[in-house]
Amino acid sequence: MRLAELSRRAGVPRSTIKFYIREGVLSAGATHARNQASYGTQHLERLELIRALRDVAGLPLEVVARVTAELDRGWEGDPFAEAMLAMYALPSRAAAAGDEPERKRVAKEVRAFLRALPWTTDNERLFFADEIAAAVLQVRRYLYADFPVAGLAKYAEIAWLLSEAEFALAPGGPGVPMRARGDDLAEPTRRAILGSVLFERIFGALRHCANAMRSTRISTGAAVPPAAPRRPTRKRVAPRKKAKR
Amino acid sequence: MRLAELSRRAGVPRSTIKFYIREGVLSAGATHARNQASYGTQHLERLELIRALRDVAGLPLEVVARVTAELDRGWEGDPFAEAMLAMYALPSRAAAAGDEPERKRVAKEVRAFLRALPWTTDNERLFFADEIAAAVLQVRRYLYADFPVAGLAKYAEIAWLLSEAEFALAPGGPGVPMRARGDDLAEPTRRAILGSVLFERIFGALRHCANAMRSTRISTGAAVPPAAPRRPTRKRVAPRKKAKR
DNA sequence: GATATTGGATAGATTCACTATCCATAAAGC
DNA sequence: GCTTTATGGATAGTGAATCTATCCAATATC
Repeated sequence: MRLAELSRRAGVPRSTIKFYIREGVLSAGATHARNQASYGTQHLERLELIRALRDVAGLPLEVVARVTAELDRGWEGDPFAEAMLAMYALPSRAAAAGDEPERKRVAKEVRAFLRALPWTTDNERLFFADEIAAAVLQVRRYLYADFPVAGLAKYAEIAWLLSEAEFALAPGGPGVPMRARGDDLAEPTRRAILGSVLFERIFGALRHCANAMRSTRISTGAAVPPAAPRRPTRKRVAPRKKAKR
Repeated sequence: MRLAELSRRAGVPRSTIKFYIREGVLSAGATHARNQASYGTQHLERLELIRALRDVAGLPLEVVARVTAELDRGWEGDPFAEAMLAMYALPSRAAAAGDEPERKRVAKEVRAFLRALPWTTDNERLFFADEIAAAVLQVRRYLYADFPVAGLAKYAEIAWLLSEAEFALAPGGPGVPMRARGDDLAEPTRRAILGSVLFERIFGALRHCANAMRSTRISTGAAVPPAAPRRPTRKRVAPRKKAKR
C-alpha cells in the first residue's frame, strides 16, 4: 500500500507518518524507485500501536521508539519474551534523586530484595531494579528519609497478585474468554503491551477511588472493611455476562 | 520573607516563581507597596509541593494548579478530606474514547459497580467514575471490544488491598514508624498527596517487574507460584486503627 | 503528453514550561 | 538626602516536543 492509503487507513496525516519515520519510531516503506515506496500491514499495526501508546499512556515518542526498537530486533520465537522486553523499555521516568554512588548502592539492595522474592526468575533481567531504586530514593527524598528497601515487601506481594489478575484476563488465559478487537491486528505482542498500559490506567483509577474511600471512612470514623482475605473469588463461574455492543 | 529569599530557600529561580504566580499555581505574596511583597512559609511549602509533583509524577502545571486550587479552598477542619479532594484533581488523563452518550452510559454503570463494592462510602464522591469509565472505554477500543464493567471486580479488590498497605505506612499508622523528612513542612496534606504519587511510582515499577517475571515463567514453562493466599500477614499485631493525626 | 500523486526535504506552527530583560519604584546603607 | 541595590510587574524570548504545511522533482496513471 502507498503512503496515502496508509494514512487514510490509520487515520494519521501523511506528514505525521513521515515524521514518525524520520524519528525512527516507524520503519520506512520498501522503496522501489526514488519516489515510490510501499507499506505493509506491519506499518499499519505499528502505527496503531504508536497512537495507542501515545493516547492511552501519553508516552513520549522517545520511549515509544525504544519499545518499537525492542520489538524490531526479533524475539520471533517467543512472543512473550518479545512483548515483555519491549515493555521494559517503557518506564524510565528517570529523574532519580541522590548522587551516583547512592543510587548504585540502593539499586544493589533492591536487586538483593528482588532475588529473595518467591517469584523472581533469573538474575539478569532485573532491569527494573534501577527504576525501583529511583522510586525509593524519591520516597526518601520527599517523604520518609529512612524508608527501607524491605518496605517494598507488601507492595511486591500485591504487585504479584495484580499480575495474576492481569494475565488471567489475557485471551487464552484462565479468565473469561473475550473477543479481541480486530483479530488480525491483535497479535499477542501488541495485546501484551497495550494491556500493560491500559490496565495500569484502570488500576490507577481504582486505586485513587479506594484511597478516597478509605480516607473518608477514617476521617468520619466509619468502619473500614478489611481487604478481602482472598475469598473463594466467587463469581468466576458464569455470572459475569456481557457488556453491550 | 522576600522573593529572593523564597527563591534561595526553595531552590527555584525568581523568574520561575513569578511564572508560577502568574499561572495561578502559587498565590501572590502580600503586597504592601507597589513593588514590595512578602511571602510566608506556606509559599515555601507550596513551592516544594509543586516541584515534587512535577519531578516525581511529571504532572503538567495545569493539573498542579487544580490540586493547589483544591487545597486553597479550605477544608481546614479535615485534613484527610482536604488531601483527598486535592488528590482527585490529580488524574484526568482525559482523552476518553467513545462518544458522549456512550461515556455517560458507561460512567453510570461504573457508578453502580462502585456503589456495590463493600468499601464504598457515599454516592457523591464518585468523581473517579468518569475516570474509570474513560479507562474502560479505552480498553474496549484498543483491546477487548466487550470488556465488561464487572471485569473491574478483581482490580477493585486489589486496589483496596493496596490502599490498606499505603495507609498502614503513613506515619502514625500501624506500619513501621518512620521519621518524616522535614517535619515542619511534612504536614498531613502534603504527605498524603506526595505519598499517593510516590507509591504509585514504586508500585508501578514493582508491577512491571512482576509481569516480567510471570511472563518469563510462563514462556519457559517454569512453575508460577500462586499469589500469596493472604498468609497471616504477620505484623498485623495491633488491629489497625485509624491513621495519623 | 497531461495531470495527479509520491517520497523527501525543509520550514513553520503550537504548546508547554520556563528564563531573561526592562523599568519605575521602594528599601538599605551611608 | 543620596546612591546603590533589590523588588515586583510586564513583556518578550528560549528550547524542547510533536506535529503540520509547503515545495519539488521524479514517477505513475490515464
